[in-house]
Amino acid sequence: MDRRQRKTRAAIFDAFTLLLEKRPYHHITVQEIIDKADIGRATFYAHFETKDYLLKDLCDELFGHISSTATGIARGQYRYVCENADESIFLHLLRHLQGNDYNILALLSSPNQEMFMPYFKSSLQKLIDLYLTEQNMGISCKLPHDYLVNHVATSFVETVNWWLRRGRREAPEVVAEYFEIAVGGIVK
Amino acid sequence: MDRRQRKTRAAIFDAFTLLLEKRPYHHITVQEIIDKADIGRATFYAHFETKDYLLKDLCDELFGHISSTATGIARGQYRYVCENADESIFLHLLRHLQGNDYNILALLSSPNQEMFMPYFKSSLQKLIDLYLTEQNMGISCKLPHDYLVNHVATSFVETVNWWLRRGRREAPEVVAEYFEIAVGGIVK
DNA sequence: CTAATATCGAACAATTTGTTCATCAAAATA
DNA sequence: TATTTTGATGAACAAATTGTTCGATATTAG
Repeated sequence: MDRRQRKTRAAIFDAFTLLLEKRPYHHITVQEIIDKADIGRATFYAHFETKDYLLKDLCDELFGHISSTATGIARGQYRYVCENADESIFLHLLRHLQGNDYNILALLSSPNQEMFMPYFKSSLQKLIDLYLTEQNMGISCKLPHDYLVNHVATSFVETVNWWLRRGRREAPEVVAEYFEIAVGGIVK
Repeated sequence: MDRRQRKTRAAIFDAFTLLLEKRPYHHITVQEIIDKADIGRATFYAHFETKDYLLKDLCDELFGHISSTATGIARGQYRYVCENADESIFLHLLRHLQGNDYNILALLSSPNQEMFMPYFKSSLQKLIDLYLTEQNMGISCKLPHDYLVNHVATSFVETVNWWLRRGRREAPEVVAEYFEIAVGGIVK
C-alpha cells in the first residue's frame, strides 16, 4: 500500500477516533473528520464510501485485533475454573484492556459506548464459544449452547461497562472476581 | 388536550412505529414520517422539535407503560424464588410481552433492536432494584448492589432478545426457566 | 527519469432539515 | 348559535450536509 494512502487512512482513523471519544456518532459530520484529519474532501471519499463504512472499518481494525489476541489466549494455558485458577482468561482480558489498548477503552467509555458494545460482544462470543466447546463446559447444564454463550459474553461486556462507568476504581482482580461470581454458578 | 392534537400525535406515533419496524432509525426521514402520518410538515414540527425528541417521547410512552406495570407487579404477590415459585415475576413479564403489547415486541424484534435495549433495560432496572431490595435478596452474596441489579436486568433483556431472534419458538415457561438457571445461582 | 497514482480544492447538484406565514378548519366558550 | 381561540395546512425559504467531478499538483514506485 502506498505510503500516502497509509498516512491518509491513519489520519482519518485518528481524527475519527478523537471525535468519537467526545461526541455522539450521529452528530459528527464528514466535514469535521476531514478538517481534523486535515485532508481534502475528495480524498476522504476516495478512501471511504460513507461515514458508516468508515465506522465499520475502524471497528474491524480495533476488535479484530482484540479478537485475534483473545483467540490466541484461548488456545493457550488459561482455564476458566473459578476455584483454583490464579489467572482466568477474563482477568487476562481485563488487564489487556487496561494496559495496552487505550483506544478501545476510550471508545468504550465514550458517549458512543452503546454503539461499540455489539462489536465488543461479538468478538467475545467467538472466544467464549471456542472456550466452552474446547473445555466441554456447560454441557451438564440445561441451557442451549448459543444461549449460554450469549449470556456469558453479555455478562462480561456489561461487567466492563460497569467498571468503566465507575471510573475503573476497582482493580482488575476484583472485577474479574465479580464477574466469576455472577456467571460462575453455571459453567462448572 | 385538544382532540386534533391527540389525533395528530397518534398518527405520528403510528407512522413512526411502522417505519421503525422495517428500517433503521437513521435512515428514516422526517418527510417519510410526515407522508406516512399524512399530516402537514409544519404540523410535525409543532409537535416535536426533532426526530430525536420524537423517539424519546415514543420510548417514554412505551416503556413507561411497561415500567409502571412492572412496578405494580413488584408490589404484588410474586416471589423470585427459583425452586418453588409456580409463576416468577419474569415469567409474568414474558407472558405480558407476548400477549398484550405487540408494539414493544415488534420494536424489540426490529432492525432497531439495539436502540431500544437501553430503554427496556432501564425500566427493568427500576423493577429489579425494587425487587431485590424489598426481598433482601443478594445480600449474602459479595456483589455490589448496582452491579447485581445491572447484571440481572441485562441478563433478562438478553434472554428476551435471544428469544425474539429465534422467532419465539420456546414457550414463555421454558424461557423463564433458562433465565432463572442463568442468574439463579446468585440470588438465593 | 518517467509513468502511475494519490492528494488537493473548488465547484456542483441533490437531499434534508427546521422555520415562517397566510389561510383554512375545528374546537371551546359564552 | 355566534364568537373566539387554537390547531392544521402547504408552500416557500435558508442553511447544512452529502457525495461527485475534474483539472492541477505532488509523491511514490519501478
